[in-house]
Amino acid sequence: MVARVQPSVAPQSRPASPGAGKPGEVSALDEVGSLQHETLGERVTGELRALLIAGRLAPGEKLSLRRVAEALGVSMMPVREAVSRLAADKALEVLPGRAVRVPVLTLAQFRELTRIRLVVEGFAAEEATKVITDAQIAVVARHEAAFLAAAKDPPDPAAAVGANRDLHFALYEAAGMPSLIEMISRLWLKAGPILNLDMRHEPRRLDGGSAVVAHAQLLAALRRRDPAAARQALVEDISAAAEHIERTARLAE
Amino acid sequence: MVARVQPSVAPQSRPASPGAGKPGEVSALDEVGSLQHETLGERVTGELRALLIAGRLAPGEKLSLRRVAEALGVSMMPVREAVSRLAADKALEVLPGRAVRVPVLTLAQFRELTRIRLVVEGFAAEEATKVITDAQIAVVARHEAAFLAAAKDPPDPAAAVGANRDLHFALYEAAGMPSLIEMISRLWLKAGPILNLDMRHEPRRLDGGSAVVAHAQLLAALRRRDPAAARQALVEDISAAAEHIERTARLAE
DNA sequence: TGTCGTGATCTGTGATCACAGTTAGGTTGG
DNA sequence: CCAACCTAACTGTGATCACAGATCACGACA
Repeated sequence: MVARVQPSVAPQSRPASPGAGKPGEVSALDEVGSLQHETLGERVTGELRALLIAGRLAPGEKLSLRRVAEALGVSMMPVREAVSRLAADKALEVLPGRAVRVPVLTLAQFRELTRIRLVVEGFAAEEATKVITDAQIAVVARHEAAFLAAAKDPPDPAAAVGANRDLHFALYEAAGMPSLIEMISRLWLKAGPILNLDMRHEPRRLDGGSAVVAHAQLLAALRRRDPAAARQALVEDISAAAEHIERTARLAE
Repeated sequence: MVARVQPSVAPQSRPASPGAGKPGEVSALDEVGSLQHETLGERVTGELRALLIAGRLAPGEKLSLRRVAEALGVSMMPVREAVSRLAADKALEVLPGRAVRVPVLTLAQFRELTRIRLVVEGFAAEEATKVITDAQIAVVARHEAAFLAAAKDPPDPAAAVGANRDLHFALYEAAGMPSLIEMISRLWLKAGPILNLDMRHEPRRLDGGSAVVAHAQLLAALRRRDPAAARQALVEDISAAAEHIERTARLAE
């Protein structure tokens, strides 16, 4: 079903009290970023988040706390916490007396989500372009190359989905606004299942599609340090993908 | 400490199936809109959310699961779920081995939050102005009147905070975008403790302050159906409040 | 053959217990 | 009188048990 919970990569080292070394001296203890307390529940949350964004959990798919717990090799408790968090973000929903499942978006909900993404991610792209460094542009370019490679014959949907995500977030992170990243992550969490499930099922869209063009325009705008153009490229990327979804994907109601 | 969890609005037990009506007839059962399952954890979440937005929990204040549970008259379990959700939204934070507390924003974090609010709430105001009805404008006006009344001598900080919140959300809800409301709520959840704790401590800011002017301009723009002006009025409202906070409130680092 | 009732099974929710880690307070030793 | 230690209380986390409600499949009745 799902991958077993791994030790995972350290998401963030706790600043923590640097072991009281003698004043003035730089102890080696200050270097070790005091092992983070990453709780089990957080790890499960991260696991489920990744699966949702990658579109590996289809809309409407039902989850069982006990099944997930067993699949991940943990007790039911951490899974409850993870599902509780994701349900608060409406990335999952718990039916009254039934089970917990991946939400099925209505057309109206999907359109609203897209409009919000245009505003928020457009803003992020604009701000990022103002302050992005050459090194960061290189990272974005690297992800674009990976995306292109994954889109060619033979197409590798999973890799393309990952590269696309990395490309976008590499750009957004350049803006240096953590809360904004967090907000965009939530949007992707909600849109991920449809967007990427589709991309997974129709890898053909990748090659020669609008995404490739939009990404190229985005990179060009970045290199010119043209915020408005970067925003425009991103808007086209999101819009084109959304239009395709509206035509092909099955949306509720 | 906090208000006890009340039975809330009657979750109303099913009105005892009034004998299945004959087929073909429109049964009274079709009328009852399947009663919501409001769980205990959700109620606690709502309680804490209200406390946070109202600024009744100060930044840095520590909470104890057991204490909150006892104060609300429930077991520790629902509180864990509520804290877990709010922590996922970063409306609360759990220190590694210590306790859970209301986050203390740094100046940089507060500024980022404000910038995001300008974008998101500005967008909401603009969209709302395009589709708002006269009745909805009247509701906004009513909340503005309540705000004015609460700001006058003698000032009633708690009422003013509530009226200000109701005014803003009445506007945003007119946009008819549920996910956007949810997003703005999260922003208020994070900014609420500083914003409203301040307003509570300095009620003088209310009277003759910039908020009154901004609200008047907002209402005028709504009546003219002028989206750009509405956005501008809101931007000034948020900016003025933020500037005041930056000058007076104690922010970390 | 179609429909309703019924029991087994599985669901999420809540409570209780156990535990490692930290904090705070009081006491002891200098 | 001050600092360091040490113990007792409290913290969140995780596991396990109990329970009401819903689903589903099978069987009885019309």
